[in-house]
Amino acid sequence: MSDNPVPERAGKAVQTRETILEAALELFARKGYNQTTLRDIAASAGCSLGLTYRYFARKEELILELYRRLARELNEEVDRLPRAKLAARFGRALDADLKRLAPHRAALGALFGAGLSPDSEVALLGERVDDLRALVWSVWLRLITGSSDAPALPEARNLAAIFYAVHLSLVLFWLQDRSPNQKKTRDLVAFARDMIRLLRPALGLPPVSRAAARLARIFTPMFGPPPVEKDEG
Amino acid sequence: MSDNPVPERAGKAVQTRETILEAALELFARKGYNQTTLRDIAASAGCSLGLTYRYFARKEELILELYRRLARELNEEVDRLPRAKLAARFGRALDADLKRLAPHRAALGALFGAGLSPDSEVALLGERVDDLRALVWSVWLRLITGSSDAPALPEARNLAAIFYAVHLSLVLFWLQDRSPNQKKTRDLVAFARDMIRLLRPALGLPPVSRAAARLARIFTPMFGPPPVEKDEG
DNA sequence: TTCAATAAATGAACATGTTCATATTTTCCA
DNA sequence: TGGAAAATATGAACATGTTCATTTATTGAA
Repeated sequence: MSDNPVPERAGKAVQTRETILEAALELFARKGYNQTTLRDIAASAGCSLGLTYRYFARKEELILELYRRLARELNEEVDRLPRAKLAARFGRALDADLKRLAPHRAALGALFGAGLSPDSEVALLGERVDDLRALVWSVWLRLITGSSDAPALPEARNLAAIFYAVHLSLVLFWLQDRSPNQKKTRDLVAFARDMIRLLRPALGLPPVSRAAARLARIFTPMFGPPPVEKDEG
Repeated sequence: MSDNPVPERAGKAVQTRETILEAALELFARKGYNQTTLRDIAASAGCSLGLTYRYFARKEELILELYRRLARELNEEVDRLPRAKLAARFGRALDADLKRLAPHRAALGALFGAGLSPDSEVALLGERVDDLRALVWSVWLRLITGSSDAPALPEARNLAAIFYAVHLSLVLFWLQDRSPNQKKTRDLVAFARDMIRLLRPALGLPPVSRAAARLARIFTPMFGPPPVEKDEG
């Protein structure tokens, strides 16, 4: 997904890259994102300043990698979620996700911030991160289809796009939430969970289902499914 | 709202400040935010680099001022909105707002980006901009109360906080929207408008009204009404 | 083994946001 | 009017993200 040299099998490069990334993420967590300079990172990784740019075209790419990891963790966690009602699974997934995100608030703020500009190279919804978007979408789809009251697949796919958007909104809210212990965000998650519980039966009604489809169509491909493969390789 | 010297009545300072701001906004609009350096601004304003920092503590404060202006324009526009159904007024206001924002996408992206970090000095939802938040909230309140099918005041106040959040969400979506002519965003506005139309009657039902109140409580003070005055000065 | 091509790594130089010590101008009181 | 205090203004210096010409290490073929 990047034009940086991420060689398939070379040993040296991939290891250096890893070293730099580890150093960066450790420093971000310990000193904060803005307080960590690239010179710090290079020093901590035991390499030169210039080398970091061989592997990460910009500072934000380092947090993009953090986001990748967090997304993968969410992915695994959703798979571990017990079979239960949709609303319960949603609430559980989000509570756990926010807990995991907590130490990285500043870093994620920087990432989301950088990604907000439409032309950003690290836009979380841009083409650059197609793979990531596909992963996250599939997470929400599995959260839905794995629930005991899962709707039929077409509706589930629509819901997945909507959940994706809701999740992102909640994270944005969380980033701004200055209430003690981020209680507001937890309240908001509970609210969303309760709304899902309340509205789940209504998904059977054509008007509701149609509204969901309309919304999902708007959200695609932004929060949509992975693009269809052109070739089978 | 700022500790910058913005003297009440001095002539020189306020005029210099204005000159710098005008130069900056003109350059932002013409060359883009990131392409405009503070040295450009100083040169265009005919002053020294250092002086810009006397009036604007950081580059983002210049766009914060742009945001202020846009908010005031939205404010005036809502007052000009013909009396009509709530949903129609909402759709009109947002269409117009997005049209006005269009030339400033990059600048607003930078502002929202910078404002995303929880500890940012220009957080759009932070204490720094209490006045602005109060203004925006009152805009949505008046949009609601001025409609031909306005709900009662308590419900209207709750709705105002929700509209505030919806508006911000739409702007964030718009910032990311890469569809031609930002059609997706316009579709989303239409969707929101239709949902308001559909749900307006349901606001009378206690469960719906209660859900709105619960949501508004979570959103306050983030998207809430102006803080109550302690003293009458 | 040798050597040329490629990969990996370096650090100086640069661009730009930001700070700061200093200078200039204005104000206003004795 | 003189002059000190405050307001306004300056530009050099700094911090840090980023680029780039150059150097060093590795690889692979002759």
